[in-house]
Amino acid sequence: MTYNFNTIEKKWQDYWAKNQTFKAENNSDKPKYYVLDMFPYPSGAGLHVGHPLGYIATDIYARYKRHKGFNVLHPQGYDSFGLPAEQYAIQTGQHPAITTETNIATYRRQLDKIGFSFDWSREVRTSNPEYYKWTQWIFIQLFESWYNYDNNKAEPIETLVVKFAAEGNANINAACDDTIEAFSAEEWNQFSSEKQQGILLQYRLTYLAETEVNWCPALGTVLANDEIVNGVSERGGHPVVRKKMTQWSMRISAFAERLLQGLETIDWTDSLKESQRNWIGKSVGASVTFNVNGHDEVIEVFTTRPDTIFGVSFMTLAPEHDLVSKIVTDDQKEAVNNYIEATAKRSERERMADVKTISGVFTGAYVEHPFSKEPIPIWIGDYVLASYGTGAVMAVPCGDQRDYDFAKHFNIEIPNIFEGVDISEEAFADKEATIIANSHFLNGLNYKDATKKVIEQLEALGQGNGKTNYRLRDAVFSRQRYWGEPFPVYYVNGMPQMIDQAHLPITLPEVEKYLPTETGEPPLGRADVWAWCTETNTVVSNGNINNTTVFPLELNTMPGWAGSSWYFFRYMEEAAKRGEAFASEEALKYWENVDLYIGGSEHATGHLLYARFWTKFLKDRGYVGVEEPFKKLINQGMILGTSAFVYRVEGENKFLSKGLIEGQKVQPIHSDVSFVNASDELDVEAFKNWREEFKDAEFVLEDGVYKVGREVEKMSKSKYNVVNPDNICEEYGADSLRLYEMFLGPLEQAKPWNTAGITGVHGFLKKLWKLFLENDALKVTDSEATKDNLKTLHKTIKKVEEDIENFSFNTSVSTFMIAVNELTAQKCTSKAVLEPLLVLISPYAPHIAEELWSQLGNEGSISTAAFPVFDEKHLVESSKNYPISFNGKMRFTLELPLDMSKEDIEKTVMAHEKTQEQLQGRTPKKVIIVHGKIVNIVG
RNA sequence: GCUGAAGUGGUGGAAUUGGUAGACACGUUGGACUUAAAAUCCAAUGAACAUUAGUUCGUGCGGGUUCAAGUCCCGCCUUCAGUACCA
Repeated sequence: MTYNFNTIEKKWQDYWAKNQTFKAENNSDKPKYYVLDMFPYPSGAGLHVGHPLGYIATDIYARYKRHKGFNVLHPQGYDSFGLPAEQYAIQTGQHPAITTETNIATYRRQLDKIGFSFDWSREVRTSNPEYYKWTQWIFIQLFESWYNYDNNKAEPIETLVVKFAAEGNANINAACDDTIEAFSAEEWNQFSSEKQQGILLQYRLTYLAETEVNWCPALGTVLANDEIVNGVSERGGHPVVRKKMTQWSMRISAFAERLLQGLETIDWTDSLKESQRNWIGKSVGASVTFNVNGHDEVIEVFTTRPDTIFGVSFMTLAPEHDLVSKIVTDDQKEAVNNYIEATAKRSERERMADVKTISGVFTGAYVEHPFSKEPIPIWIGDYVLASYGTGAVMAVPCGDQRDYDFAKHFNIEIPNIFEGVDISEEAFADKEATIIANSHFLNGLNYKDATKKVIEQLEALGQGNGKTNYRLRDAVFSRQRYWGEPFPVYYVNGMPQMIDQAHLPITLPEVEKYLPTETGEPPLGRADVWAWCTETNTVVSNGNINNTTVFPLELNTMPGWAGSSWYFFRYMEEAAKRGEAFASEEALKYWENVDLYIGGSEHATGHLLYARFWTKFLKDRGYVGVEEPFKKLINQGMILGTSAFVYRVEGENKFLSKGLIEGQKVQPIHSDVSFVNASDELDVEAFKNWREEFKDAEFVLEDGVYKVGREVEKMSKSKYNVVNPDNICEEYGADSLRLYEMFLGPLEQAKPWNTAGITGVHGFLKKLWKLFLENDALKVTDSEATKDNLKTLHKTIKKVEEDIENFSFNTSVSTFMIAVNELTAQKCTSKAVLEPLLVLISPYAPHIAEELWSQLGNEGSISTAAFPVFDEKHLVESSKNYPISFNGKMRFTLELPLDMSKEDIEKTVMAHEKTQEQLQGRTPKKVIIVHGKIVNIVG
């Protein structure tokens, strides 16, 4: 029997499925290990060879951990709500649930072919009502919570109500909206229930707020910042405008400091932690209020340099700032309005693109400097962003380059408050080298002391205090879409009410069309049965709405990140026990969190931040036991496509082979990569038959063949460089695919796919097979292993184990090749060597390993066989082939015993004829001998 | 601009603590087997020079440290990814 991979792979995939080989146990004496892939969205296009890269890596690790005696949880499921299925529904009218089902079936079929050791019994789908019941449940918990900064914890809203009733809100240290009115306990107790609810909504961890959002008219939806690329929607490329809307928001900003600090405790790459740090954007400084002259208004600013307060020579407000219209003088009104109008017209993109153009207008109004009491002019300028800080800046041109440029441009005074610094050319922003001057009580102080002192003085005046600001904004949680989780919310007099958790899930209603309504309401506005009856606690027809017992339901749905922010906890529970809770306490306690998480870096500031946020929240409320969801995280690099090009002579239907194009006017055209062989030769007939326009084309060959050009690009349909894993499995087998994906290069690095190279790993598997079987006969015997056999085996064990622990899977594939090459050369037939070798290989190439394992007479699966133990004694050498270098250049090698002393090595080397030949009579200045490593002769 | 990652043969890449640069593969060339092809096996393969022995150069560029640098230090260049006027 030859290596018939198709038969073998099918056989073992069926065996694993039938025997539930990879089912994880929730009760086990073994230590637990939880390996997770980032949640896939089942797209209609199916998998290409880039997708399984991370899955293969986690699968190898999961299988390795099983060999090492761990109880491994390695689940898979689908993030199955999402826009593509909805877009397809809009176009075709097909219900997104059906599209999703079909796509999942395709995904599953493709995944199964690759031989993953997933525990499919724990599969989850975010669009399944049994799953989103608990997404809705978590939403309710967020609504019923507030964030207490005194103990840095999310607490039940009842504890806040108790505080309000007892002491009002003056001393409450909570995460809340900026526009909170102060009230006493007496006032609170006299407020109407509606007013109380309105106030509480300003404190809840999920709340309704009027927010300026990115509205996409074409999609009829709001997009998050990370869903917009270059000012247009990421999916579809439609234009996006700013608009105010009432939206559900998540108070993630309350957790900013913990999200930042938590990074210190987890094993993620520095680049990933850095991007989360930047995203959170902590800056420490002070809040300062300036009184507006002749008005009862104040301008609050945030500054990281309160020490430079005497350098303020103007204020800048964002054009959108609320105060602008109130304070502008009659003289300046026209200019200001014109400017505001002009900036509003410019898209965000334009504003971003031209950073260099300085623009702004004087409002005519002044503030009073808190210390000098001098008047300071108030300007507006679009370099100040309404969405950061307070939307206002105290401009210190001598210490900030943007303020400096603005001042220069408008001829505003630039007072110098730094000792011994020249600011005639540019601003001076170096905190460390700062000594303050011309600043009254701050003179002579450094940055640190001046900052401390000025904050004291500001506090004494009641015009400021030390403050920490975060860039992290609260996250908008409403989507104007159909294919997402419905909110468990109905409205009484415009106030949102939670549906009791006993009545969950609230399932998606049917609609006849998946578009927004004609009046601009979300698609759920088209549902006829979408009202909540508080008597029967059911969803009823809209006709019954009377606003006394039957109320309208929320029309928005939740965003994609809702379901993916907690799915890793759902996998911990066995499918049969998922009815009672999102996961049982025992299951959560046993599995704790994800030990290894692998996925793409595109989730750095979206999913990975939200999932950490929800985990912290659930921990505070006592629902889970861990502060962080993912202990170790690795980003896999993208697999790129190797596109093929043919060259058409301009204006003719004639194609020149790659070597003939120099000096010719040719147009490169993508050819489908399947028409090209490993030697870059085009199958001209296949290409001609590809499209009508090429049918009669003329091909100019070189050396009898047509050579294509190659270029590395992103793998995509439009570039005709997509390679489908199904075809690879057909032709070479899943084991070859798995090995080759790993062999391509380091996991975290981007690398091009080139199918031609797969013959290398495929040939390796054939050689491995031949080591065990020849002409159907088992070659393996009980013969004693030779010293060389054992040496090969043990150096392989050592290297492979180190490689897996370091996620260096590419180098272990080479190690296997070397081992098999050596054992073949040694004509090894010893079971004592070949059987452990199979266990080493089985995480990488599980099908062939299972087959040979059973051919050796073993019962059951190889997957839980113990990992071979490395024994140093087989690698002990008695001699070393020393490289002998002269002035650092290796000239020859010399085999010497390892126990030879340095003196004897020197003597032997010096006496050697080749040494004398190299020295040509010179006497070396120095001879360096590093024992067991190298000899270097200097001179 | 900032942050992060990376630059090594024709190609993917290896070199784990500074110690024989190019492991392992692909491709290419030559050979064996075959009517032929495929498959398989053997040999060569960084560049230049040299009949051979061998010599010189060589890890993006320029310096430096060291007996010894792909690896460490300083200064640049290029590519990729993320982010974007953050006060």
